[in-house]
Amino acid sequence: MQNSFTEENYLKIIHNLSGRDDLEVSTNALAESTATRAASVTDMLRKLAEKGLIHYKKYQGVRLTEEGQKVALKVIRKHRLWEVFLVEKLGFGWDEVHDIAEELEHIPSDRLVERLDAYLDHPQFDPHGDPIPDAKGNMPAPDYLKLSDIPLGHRALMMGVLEHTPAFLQHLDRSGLTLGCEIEIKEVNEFDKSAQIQINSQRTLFISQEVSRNVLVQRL
Amino acid sequence: MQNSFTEENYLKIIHNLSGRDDLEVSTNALAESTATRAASVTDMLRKLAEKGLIHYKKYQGVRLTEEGQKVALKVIRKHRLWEVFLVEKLGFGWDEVHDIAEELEHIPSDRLVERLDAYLDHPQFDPHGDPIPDAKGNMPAPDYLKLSDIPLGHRALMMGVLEHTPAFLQHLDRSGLTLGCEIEIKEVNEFDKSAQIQINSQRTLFISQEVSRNVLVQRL
DNA sequence: AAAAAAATTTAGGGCTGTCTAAAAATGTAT
DNA sequence: ATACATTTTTAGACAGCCCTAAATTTTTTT
Repeated sequence: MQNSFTEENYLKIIHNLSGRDDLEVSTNALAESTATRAASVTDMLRKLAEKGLIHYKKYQGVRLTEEGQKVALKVIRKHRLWEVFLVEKLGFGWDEVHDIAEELEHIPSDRLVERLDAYLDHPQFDPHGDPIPDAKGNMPAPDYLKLSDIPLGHRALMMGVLEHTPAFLQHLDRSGLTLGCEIEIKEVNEFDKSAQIQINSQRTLFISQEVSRNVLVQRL
Repeated sequence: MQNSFTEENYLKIIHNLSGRDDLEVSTNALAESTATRAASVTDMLRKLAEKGLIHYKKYQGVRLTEEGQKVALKVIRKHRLWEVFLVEKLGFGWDEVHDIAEELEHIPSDRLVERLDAYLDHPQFDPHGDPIPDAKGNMPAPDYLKLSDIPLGHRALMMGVLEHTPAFLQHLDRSGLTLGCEIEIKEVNEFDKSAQIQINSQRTLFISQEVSRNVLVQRL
């Protein structure tokens, strides 16, 4: 039996919300992420449980089964590959691709995904730095730090973002913060944790804590 | 108001069935093409008529309105552009792309379509030789002939196909009949209209009338 | 530990797009 | 022109996915 567009979305969102530690996901969290009401979520959870895609006991939150995990990772793989395509081949900005990939991720053909992957040269990361699961569902879990955790005076490479909204990504663009850039922490203001940083040993920039908590880096 | 996946399919199919002369399309023909029952078609027709996308009077068949035509051509444009992408960029065979394009054609973003079109260098024809409508909905109506209408001894260029089934396209592949090849009619058998033809002034080939009636050519 | 608050589920319903069975309209043939 | 056949529409129903309102369970507070 095929999973519907909607079912795939639930599985993907459950995966994203349960994080690396496979935490239980609450009905309300799902209602928020799916932009539906809690009652609707309950209906869907019953259905996904019947299909063996999630572990679900009433009032107790959900976790993906192995099978559900597989489906979720496949959807995430497709989403991220399409994002690479949109940015690398069609020239979209990283702030423009999420909604389109949200549609493309549900196109079913396995052969399509594998050919797209090959066409893109088997990318490991999407345009936001998120890792792309391979065809077997293995996804590396990079141990990046938040920029806000880098101590004063130290340097780091920008590897990803936690926040994916167009507004945030556009703000990074305007600030010159792009994946791969080198960042040195020049100064941190105690009262609001805003910081002065230097990018690629060139221009310096003030950023709020809100920004530095949503930028992922690797220490140098 | 957005048109659903299903509505778009009906409009596309009505367009294809009504042909260049804008003939009326019957409920039964639609039921066959959509693989649903006539009763379901009637429901949908009422809905499309209410939206102003088709002209519909009970028991009288349907035609697209100008608005419906626009929507249909947009879907056809997307379908054919995606087919070009799948063949030219991802290396699919022309016999493999129909079903995948059937899904991709409903991805909504206008910007996506226009960027895809540019990325593919504004192709005029899809991998089966069908013309691709431009962004404004203009579609050239090439006046190709059927190969079966080319007289004995004359030559023609293969420009398209009428039949799009994988089986037929694979048969053409095995026969060496590809778009752009030059065909000369060497012999026609009266009793079954099968023919002997020569391809690119090289090898000769026997083809049935079934084949020659489904191959589109331009006389030389 | 009882009361209040929050989270979750159930009950009942709507909309879309499908179905079957039956009725109505149209077309065809004698 | 009447009877038969075909096409199309109506009536009534159902599954998927969503909703609101009310009931229930769990969690938090006092």
